[in-house]
Amino acid sequence: MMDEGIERMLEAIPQLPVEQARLCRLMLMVGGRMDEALDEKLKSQQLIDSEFLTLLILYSSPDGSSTPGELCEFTSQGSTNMTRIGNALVKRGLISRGASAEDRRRVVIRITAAGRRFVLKMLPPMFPRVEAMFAGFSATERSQLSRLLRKLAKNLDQLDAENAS
Amino acid sequence: MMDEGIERMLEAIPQLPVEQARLCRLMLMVGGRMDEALDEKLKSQQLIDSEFLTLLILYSSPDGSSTPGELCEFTSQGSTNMTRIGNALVKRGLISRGASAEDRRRVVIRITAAGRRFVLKMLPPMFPRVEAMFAGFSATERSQLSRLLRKLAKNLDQLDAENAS
DNA sequence: GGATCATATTTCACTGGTGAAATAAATTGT
DNA sequence: ACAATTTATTTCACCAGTGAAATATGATCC
Repeated sequence: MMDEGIERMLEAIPQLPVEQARLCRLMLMVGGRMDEALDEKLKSQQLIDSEFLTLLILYSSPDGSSTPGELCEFTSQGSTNMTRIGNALVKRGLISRGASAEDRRRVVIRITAAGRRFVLKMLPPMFPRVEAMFAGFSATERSQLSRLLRKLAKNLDQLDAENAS
Repeated sequence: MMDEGIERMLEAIPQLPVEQARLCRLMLMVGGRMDEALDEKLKSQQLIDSEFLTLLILYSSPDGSSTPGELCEFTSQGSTNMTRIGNALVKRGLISRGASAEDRRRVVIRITAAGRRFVLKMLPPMFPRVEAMFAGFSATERSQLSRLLRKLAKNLDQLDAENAS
């Protein structure tokens, strides 16, 4: 629908690697829209994605607990924000926070029973949408897409690594 | 690297359409990282993505001009934000703003020569990165990815349309 | 010519997130 | 036992973007 724009760019800038540029745009577009869709779903439950992600990580952690520091790593959030997320989730009774017994500098964050119930209630309504997204995709296509995305992710990792060094 | 988390979710919630959920996560992850990478590049030029996008649209418009209203549509930004973007780009001399001759309610925004030079200076440094992203992709793989992403985009369109109606 | 509609801007309060710096409290190293 | 380090929180100022409401101005309809 707005593919035309990029075509005109190509005329103006012949060095541009066309197909790759188009793929970038596609990835950014599709990724952005999925992100929006997720945000919207979460908004209806008064949650934001970083909070939900934190909750999911706790849910899927073996013992349902973690520490702010760990959660910062997993969610790639800053510690300032993690504290805020903790506050929000505690206020809603979805997690509990307390001092660790072994190392009392640490705060141990644990998902509550209500938190688990909440996750189990949240997820199923998301599935139909997820399935509709990939409607018409054969198993082969799904695994192709998965493979290509992983390949792309790997290249991005490499680029980041080079950048860092 | 953090695929384990989702595996544990699957044990807890057997109805979950595994492959699709994984694809979602992949898309969100890869899309997010590309977005970050773009933001970073732009940040080094003191630009934000909505400003850059606006500039690109102007660049690739046949006569290099548009109106705030149109740009709102194309960039899916609100009018408030579009005004702000205009202010920023005018201040940097990349666009000009003036009243339209035909309809004087309209403001006509036009990319300046400096704006065009800026775009032409900005884009080339992005190409190597773009090419590195798709390193190791054969032409077949690129067109496969493109096809699958378009298919996905189409499904998303349909979902949005159903939602709206 | 006056009501209505369209376009753009301004103001304002808000959201989600960032990043630095200061502080508090506990652990570790020696 | 004291310094250095680790962990978490608080405070603060900021950024990009949202959305509503009010305003200004010009166009259109009849």
